[in-house]
Amino acid sequence: MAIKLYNTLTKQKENFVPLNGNEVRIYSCGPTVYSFAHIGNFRTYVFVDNLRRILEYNGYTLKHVMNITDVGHLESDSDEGEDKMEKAARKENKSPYEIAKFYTEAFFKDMDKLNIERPEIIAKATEHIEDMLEFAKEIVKNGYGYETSTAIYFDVSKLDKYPVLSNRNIEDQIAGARVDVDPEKRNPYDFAIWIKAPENHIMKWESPWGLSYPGWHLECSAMSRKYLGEVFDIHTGGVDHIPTHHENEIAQSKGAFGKIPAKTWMHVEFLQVDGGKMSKSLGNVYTITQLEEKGIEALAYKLFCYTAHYRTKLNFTFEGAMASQKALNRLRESYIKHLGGNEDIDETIIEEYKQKFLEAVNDDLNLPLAMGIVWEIARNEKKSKKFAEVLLDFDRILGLDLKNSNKYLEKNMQIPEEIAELLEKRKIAREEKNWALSDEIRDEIKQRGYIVKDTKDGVSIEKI
RNA sequence: GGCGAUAUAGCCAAGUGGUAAGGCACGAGUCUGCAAAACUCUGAUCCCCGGUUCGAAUCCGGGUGUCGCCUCCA
Repeated sequence: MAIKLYNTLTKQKENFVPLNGNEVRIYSCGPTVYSFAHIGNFRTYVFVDNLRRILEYNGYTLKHVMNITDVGHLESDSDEGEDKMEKAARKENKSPYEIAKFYTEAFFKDMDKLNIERPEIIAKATEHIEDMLEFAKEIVKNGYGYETSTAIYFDVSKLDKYPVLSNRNIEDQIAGARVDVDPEKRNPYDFAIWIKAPENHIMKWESPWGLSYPGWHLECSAMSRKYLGEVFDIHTGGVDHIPTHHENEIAQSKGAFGKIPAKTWMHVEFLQVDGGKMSKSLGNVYTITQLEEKGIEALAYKLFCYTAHYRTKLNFTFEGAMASQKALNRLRESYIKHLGGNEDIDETIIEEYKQKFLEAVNDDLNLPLAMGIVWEIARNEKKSKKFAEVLLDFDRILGLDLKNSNKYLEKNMQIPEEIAELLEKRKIAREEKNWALSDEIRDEIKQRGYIVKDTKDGVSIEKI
């Protein structure tokens, strides 16, 4: 079945065909590791995970690169302000490298909690300085770069077309622009490919232009070419990358070797919070850890992402996240029930579900629609191992770790001895129909952190 | 000022021409000594006005609202 993907470059859904046989080459813009990644960042990585898994499900092999930005990302995309890494280092009184190490580890901890597959190649900017320098030299050699007192700039007026991803009209934009234009720039939209390091800058390297460091956009251009070749299949990122970062990446590749580096460009819409943007000033920038503190698992957040299509804004609220946590537990319970079921299900019904599911995910990752099918199966009144198998099969794409449902539901947890004794006492009280004592013990157990439920199959207990 | 999205039940949202998926919440019920859980059932004609069509949430025009980008940010 054909996979259809929306391409920002052509503004339409296209049938996906790899450029090179069965292998799909993907480049994903990764985190700038100057701080903890937030749930908005992770919406994008959940999307990338879905994309990976869908391609794999369809039988493709992957060569997927994600970068770790640990140098060169300035506070402003218009080449102003400090390097984010240096700023964070100063603030925390550590070296930029220590900062990078710490937040990179934190990032992958969260990625693991979200059960997100690792890209085949993870590339750090600081380990590719030579590749970037080479790339910058090519751009300059081809006549697309020029030197000012502070940096080497890319001359966008030399391009056949700029921009190509967005519809900005440059002249109109300038009128309303809120930043002062560097008088040394030839064109307002020229951007720095290499930056001369100020005296106190820690991260700097030798170059034809003295001690200096790379501009932010250069790492993606250089590292994608190094690992994936000049032109690869898919480039991913957030919608905010469209007007500047990806536009400039394309400019750089055109400057170095005359081609747009990726065939398909995919962008994830923003996660909003309480109907508006997420911003530090509003205090609504949440991390996975903060969600966990409120009783929302990382995987529940992942499921939450599946309520909306990746190209629409998704409104995050704690109410909504709690709803997904509840739904996730029900999905796990449904899976376990099916696992213990013995109904026989006609093979054609199974195939029909699989077909519908695949159609949904292959249609530009329509996860919300796909989830409708998942629930139809999960809630099916007939309990069957076959349905459990189908759910597990779908989980190859959903990545919710359904296989370990039992573990998450703590069905096999160890109960402390004192609690076990209380349960025994309560059992006797119930047999004697001493309801007052029974309820008293239930309260007692609750005070010690456990909830007692009398189900049809006996007493169940779970941690608060 | 420029560019671009979007408007579907209480909330999160699928659906792009043929009489509205799904999740959560609410309500009702089954079960239970009670509670909880679980399970079942129940709800919208799709922002407003006009047009095209046999037929529109879905296309076109005009409003109104909201949001985003052009600073930082996935």
